[in-house]
Amino acid sequence: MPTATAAQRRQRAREAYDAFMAECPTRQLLDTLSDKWMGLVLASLGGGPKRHSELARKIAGVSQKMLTQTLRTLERDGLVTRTVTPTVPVRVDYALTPLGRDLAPVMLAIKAWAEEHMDQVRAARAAYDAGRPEDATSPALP
Amino acid sequence: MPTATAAQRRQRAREAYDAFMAECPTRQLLDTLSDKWMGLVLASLGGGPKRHSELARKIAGVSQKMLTQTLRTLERDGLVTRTVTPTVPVRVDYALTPLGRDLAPVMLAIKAWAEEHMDQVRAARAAYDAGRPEDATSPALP
DNA sequence: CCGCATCCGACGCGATACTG
DNA sequence: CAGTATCGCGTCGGATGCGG
Repeated sequence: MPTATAAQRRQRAREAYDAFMAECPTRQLLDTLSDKWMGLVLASLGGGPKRHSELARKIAGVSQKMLTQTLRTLERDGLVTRTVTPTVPVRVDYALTPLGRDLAPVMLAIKAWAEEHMDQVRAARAAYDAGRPEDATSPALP
Repeated sequence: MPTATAAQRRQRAREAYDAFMAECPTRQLLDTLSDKWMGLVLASLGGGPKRHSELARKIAGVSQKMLTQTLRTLERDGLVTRTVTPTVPVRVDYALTPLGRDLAPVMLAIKAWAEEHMDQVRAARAAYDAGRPEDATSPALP
């Protein structure tokens, strides 16, 4: 396969799928990627392979169920590998596949953007809320 | 403001906030950005200002309620502007703010990634599902 | 130590109808 | 055309207990 094909494949792929269409498989994939923990898990694994418990510790607030669920989805989609080492207490490692390593930077970009622009967003929110204090919180106090 | 400040500000921001912490405001922002329709709305508005109905038409499958909700959140966070033209049938236009224009490419990158790698993901899913056909269909037992 | 299955409460979300 | 309000269902997501 000559190198010229790379650009062509990109082009073909972008034409074949359009996430704006409701039934397009891409929409489903996009939804999956947009899941609450996907970004953090991928960002975390971007720093190297991790064990289940390591991830749970690093990503504060995630329940064991959600973490497993997220990891299984990622595994199914070919973004991470799940390696079980049958020692006495079982050891399970998760690592990014090449596909996952390709995606991780993009997810990291969002995380980075959020961290960098948090101040501006908070300012915008404050301004917005100040403009309409009526419709915010009001009803039924204890 | 000298150029040296830009990099410093980035650095400071990334140190001040860490989305891995549960209570960090960044986590909340990240969740918001990961919402089902955020990416598509931002991607759509990246192509220029749009009316409410235009967005609804372009983004197949979104309900009017969700679209409004998403747009209001984006407005509150300072990512889009909402312009009301009080003609007889009211006209409302949405456009990206500078902040939104900064974020849009990142969201587009995810959408593009999904569209470009859909084939590989589908292949991975097929392979995964083929490996464990047992745990798929099972119930229907006495 | 890992993670799967179950139960169950809480919203998220869509459909509908009404105001400006 | 844009947006709000209400209702009902479906799903998500947390807690617990067991199996490997």
